[in-house]
Formats: sequence, structure tokens, C-alpha cells
Amino acid sequence: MSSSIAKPHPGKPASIKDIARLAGVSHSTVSRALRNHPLVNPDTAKRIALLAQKHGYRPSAIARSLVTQRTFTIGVVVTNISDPFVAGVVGGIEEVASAQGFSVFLANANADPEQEVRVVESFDDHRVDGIVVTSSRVGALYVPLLSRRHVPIVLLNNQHPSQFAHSVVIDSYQGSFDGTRHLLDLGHRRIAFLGDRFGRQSDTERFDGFRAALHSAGLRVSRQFVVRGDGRAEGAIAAMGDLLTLPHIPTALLCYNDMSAIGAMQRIRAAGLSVPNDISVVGFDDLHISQFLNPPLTTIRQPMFEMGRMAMDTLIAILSGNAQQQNIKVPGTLIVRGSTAPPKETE
Amino acid sequence: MSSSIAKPHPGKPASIKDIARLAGVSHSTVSRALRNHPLVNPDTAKRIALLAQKHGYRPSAIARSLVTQRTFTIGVVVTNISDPFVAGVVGGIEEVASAQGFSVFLANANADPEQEVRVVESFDDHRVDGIVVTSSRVGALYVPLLSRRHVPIVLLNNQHPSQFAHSVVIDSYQGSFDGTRHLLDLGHRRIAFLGDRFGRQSDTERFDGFRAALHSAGLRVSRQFVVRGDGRAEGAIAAMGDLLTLPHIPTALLCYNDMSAIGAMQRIRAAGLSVPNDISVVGFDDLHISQFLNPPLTTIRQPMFEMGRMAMDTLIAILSGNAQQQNIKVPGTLIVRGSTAPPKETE
DNA sequence: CTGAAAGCGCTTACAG
DNA sequence: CTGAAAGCGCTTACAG
Repeated sequence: MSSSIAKPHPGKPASIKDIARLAGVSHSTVSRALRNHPLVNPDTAKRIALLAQKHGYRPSAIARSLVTQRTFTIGVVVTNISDPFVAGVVGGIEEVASAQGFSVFLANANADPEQEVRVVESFDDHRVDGIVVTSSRVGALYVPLLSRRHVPIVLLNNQHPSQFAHSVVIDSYQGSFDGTRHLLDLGHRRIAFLGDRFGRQSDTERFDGFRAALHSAGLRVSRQFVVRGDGRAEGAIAAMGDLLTLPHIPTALLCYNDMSAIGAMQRIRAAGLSVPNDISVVGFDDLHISQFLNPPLTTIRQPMFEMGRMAMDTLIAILSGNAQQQNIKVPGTLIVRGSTAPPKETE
Repeated sequence: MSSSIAKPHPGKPASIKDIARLAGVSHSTVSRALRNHPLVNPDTAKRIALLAQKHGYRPSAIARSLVTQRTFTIGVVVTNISDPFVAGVVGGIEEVASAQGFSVFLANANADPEQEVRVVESFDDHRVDGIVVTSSRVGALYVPLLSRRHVPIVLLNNQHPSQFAHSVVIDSYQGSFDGTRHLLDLGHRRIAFLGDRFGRQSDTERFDGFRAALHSAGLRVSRQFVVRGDGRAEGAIAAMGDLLTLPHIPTALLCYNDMSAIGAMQRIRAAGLSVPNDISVVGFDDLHISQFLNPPLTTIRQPMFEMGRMAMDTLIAILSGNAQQQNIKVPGTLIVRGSTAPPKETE
């Protein structure tokens, strides 16, 4: 059979009907054969598979979805894919999704609630089977969508994981507590907190863990030792600058996350001071880069990749009806490196 | 009109027919109204829009795609979304895509050619309008798909951007040349090259730029000063270790990329040496983190976000028939920071 | 300005 | 084991 005969519509991709014609069967049979339906003659099935292969025919997932009412597609909303924490999470989600036959839509919301809603609407338009939202503050906005179309949503490190949504969150309180304890155990007493913007749930929880650890050592939070950045190096540089203007600066610093710690360390160096000799610094995340910093950063490890996998696992469990409400809290792990040391002078 | 009457199928999402029934028109009219077709009565259109809004009805992009033969969907293949360069590129792609009404599928290929082909097949199944591939070595494998379904592909920093595909690439040769010239201008003569795996096109180009710069200064490449990592900190640490065993170590180092430079700097410090006092280091990329390193990294800036935007712009231009073959070469920019300085001793 | 009809490319009871 | 038919949810000539 020559190739010129075999191609019914030169230039146009083959459809199920073309393959049916070439195989001398109905398109129903082609559909069954390609889906490995048990009730199709093995020889026929083989012939059809070969023909499909030869003509590069692949069934349209679009058309299939229309009848099955399942797209095997999920949507992932991120605030900023360039954030290394977010990228790690997305990597974990994608790995599980891909292994389970799901395709993933990715969209940036730029931490803008309006854009976030638009993104979720777009996912809705594409009839995604489920949605994962990372580090957003407005998860509650999706509840209407959720109830209407029954699309399960998993919130990862979100504020207000409402009772309608599933969630995976880091244990901010415990992580922050452990990081602060580490500084206390080293002998520090003048410990500052460099947070994220005031009012965010994760900031509040990390601050609470910080305060609780100080209390456990019989210390109180000093108001002037609490400053706020923006979760990025830029904001931390400014916040650290404020701390350095104090008449009596802290000997240690607990930061909201690693990027804040990175900014703080740069500002400390700019002031002619040294980490950890003058000021010890603790981060939160354990970004891949953190181990390569100078000095390597002591931090609370957040298993971002694993958390992404958990989020997708949760979604799949819900979709297959194997789970009810899921709310997972993941512990952080203290990783001690060179950015922390005992304070220079005993006070 | 009470809400209980308004919801025709409680629990089921509304479809175009439900809205049509509620509005007392045909579903054709609903379709037109929602697409802002000019030939529909403004009052009717308004009534339909309100009804749709009220019932959370959004037309199915799936069903629409089936008839229009356009999905307004693109696929992005990455080797590893956790790579900060890749994440930046994806951010740029997503920004343009989103602004132009395209949704993006993201898939990791883990630098595995087989997985990469599977990913592209999956995009094909979903009938994406176009594909962007980042930093892959196997772009040529897609040519069959390309020709069969006429799906335009843009290769970003790929090896072998075949003549069938569009491409956006950094000018590796020139960037590397400029970085090396910078070291020469500082007075360095003993300059090493820490590359990526041997045989990769970008590695070859960067090495060629390195060599040309040395030649322009009347120098030759010293074989023992050429080592190879893997584009990551881990590989660079090992490669740098080799350089440090030489009886006469280099005074400067040109690295394949910033992550390699970061690994090299850690290894240099581990040997008790200082950057830039003992060894100057130049990277390639200018990752966001690089300005915050200690010392801040001198590097060749690759505008990753912008390159991602260019890739998507190219795809859109092709899809709208506004462009022919596109092959864009982007210049890198030398960014001088603290990791480079004149050599300590005059030789 | 509007509706009836055909059709996009599949899947899946139903009947044989 | 296979085919004819209906239908998934839309868009779009075509006719009015």
C-alpha cells in the first residue's frame, strides 16, 4: 500500500474516520481499538494501531473530553513562577500529574486578586478537573466556582484555607519556634524578627512561633526588634537597615524566609558587619541556593517539591473519590549551617 | 423570578441550552450574545449576559475549540522548572500568553529525550496551537509532529534549532567573549574555563568566545585550564576542585553559567582562598540571586524574562500569519560586580 | 435581528 | 466482535 494512497487528505492531519476507512472498519471500532477495549479482535486492533502510528493519528483529547466530561487536566495558579519556592512546588505538582496522566495549565496571578479570579475563570472555561493554588491570599474567592462546578481545589500555603477547600500547609509556628530555639540555645538573647507584610497569616504564625520560643526562655519580644519586609530580598534590605539604626542592635535575626535572609545578610555586610560573627541569621524555606551562600544559611527546611506532590496526590485522591476533606500540615526541619553561631560578647 | 425556578438542574452546572431556555431565545442567540456578535439585539444581549452571570455560566472552551479548530492554548516544555533561568523564561512566556488570551500547558521533560517526546505528544493530543521548548537538546525530534499538524514550534536556547523551527537564542559566543575580555582588561593572563558537559552546542559556543578573546590578547588556551561541570553548582564544585590541584592555579575563571559560578566560588572558599582576591569569577545568566551573593557576581546578563516574551511573541506572530521564519539572537550584557578584580600579583 | 440545522471528533450504550 | 446512532456543548453559514 503506497503512502500516496494512504494519505487521504494530504496536508490535513488524519482523523478517526480516515483511519477507519483505511482499516475498512467503522470509526467506532477504531475508537475501541485505540482505547484497548477488550472486545475488539486482536488482529484488527493491531492493524488499526499500526495505521494510526503510520499516519501520526492521535485521538483528540478535546473531542474525547466533550463526551467523557473529564479533561484529565488541572490548573495551577501561582503568584510568581520566578519565586524559587513556587517553582519547586510546581515541579512536585507536575511530576505527580504527569505520572498520573494529567496535563497541567500554569498561570501567574502576580499576587493580584483580580487577576487571580480571571485565571481561575479561564481554568473553569477549560473545564479543568481540579485546581491547585500556591501562596495566595484569596482562596476564599473560589468557593462559588467550587460549589457550582464541583471542581476540587487544593490550597498550598494559602491564607484562610476555607472549610470548603483542601489544603497543604507548612507548620509555620513550629518551624519558627524551632529556628528561634536554635538561636536561644546558641546563647542569643537579643533576637530580632524580620517578617513579611503585616497581617498575613503565615507571617502571624511565624511571629507567634518566634514569640512563644522567646517566652519559653523567659524572654519577651522587644517591639523595636520586630520589622517587616516583603518576603523578598529587596524588602529585607530596607527592614534590616532599620534594625541597624538601633543604638543596641540584635545579635541574631529570624527571617520570614530565605530570600529575606539573603537580603538581610547583604545589608549586614554593607554595614561592615559580619554573619555570623556580629549577627546570626536564620531563614525559612531552604531554597536550593541557600546551601551555597557565603556563609551557608541556617534555615527551616520546607519540603517544597514534596508539598507540591502532596497537593497533587490530594487532588487525585479527591477526584477518584478515595478521600474526603484533606488538610495536611507539613513539619519544617531545622537545618543548621554557617550563618548562625554563638553571640560574640556575653551580655 | 425566584432562584429555585432559575436553576433548571440543581447541582448541575448551567449549559448554553439552560441559558437559552431562561432567556426565551435559541441557543444560537445565546452563543452570539456572549461572543459580542454585532447582529444581536442589545437588550437581548444584556439580558443573556446577566442570566449567564447569575448562573455562573461560562461557555466551554472545549466545545468551542472542537468547532473552531483553535484552542488558544500553547504547550511549554522545560527541562526543569526549578532551574531559575527556566522559571524566568516561563514567566515571560506566561505573561504574553495570558495578555493575548492564551492558556499555557507546562510540562517537565527532565532533560530526558523520551519523556520530551511523550510530553510533546500529549500537547499534540490537546491540540495546542503552538509549542515552546526551552533548553532542550532534541528539538529536531519534533519536526514530524510539526509538519503533520502544522503546529509552530519555537526553540529557546536549544541545540540545533533546525531550519523547520523558529528560535530565540542568547549570543553565547559574544557574551563569553565579553566576559573574558573583562578579565583580560583587569590584567588577568591565567584564565580558566569551567564549562558545561562537553559537546553541547552552547558550551561549544561559549568556549569559542572564550578562546577568541584570549587569542585577541595574544594568548592561547591552556588545556589544563579547561574543565567541565554540568551547568549546576554540584558539577562545578568537582570541576573547580580539579583546577585547584594544579601546581599553578588560575587567577580568574569564566563559568558556563551562574549556578556553576556559585559552585565554583564555594569550592574556592573551601580551599581557603578568596574571591576575587585570589581568583576572579565570571558567570553567565545574571540570575536574580546573583546580585545578592557574597561577593556579588560579575556575569553576562541573559534577559530570560524578555526572551520568554520574545518566544511567545514569535509564536503569536506565526499563528496570526504575520511572520515567516523567525530566528532571533539576543545579545548578552556584561554586568560587573564584586567577584572580579585585578590579579593580586603581577606576573 | 433570530432560529433551525449541520457539524467539529470523538465515546458509548444498544442491537446484532 | 462490530456497526449505526445518539449525543457531548458549542459555532456558524443559511434562510428568513
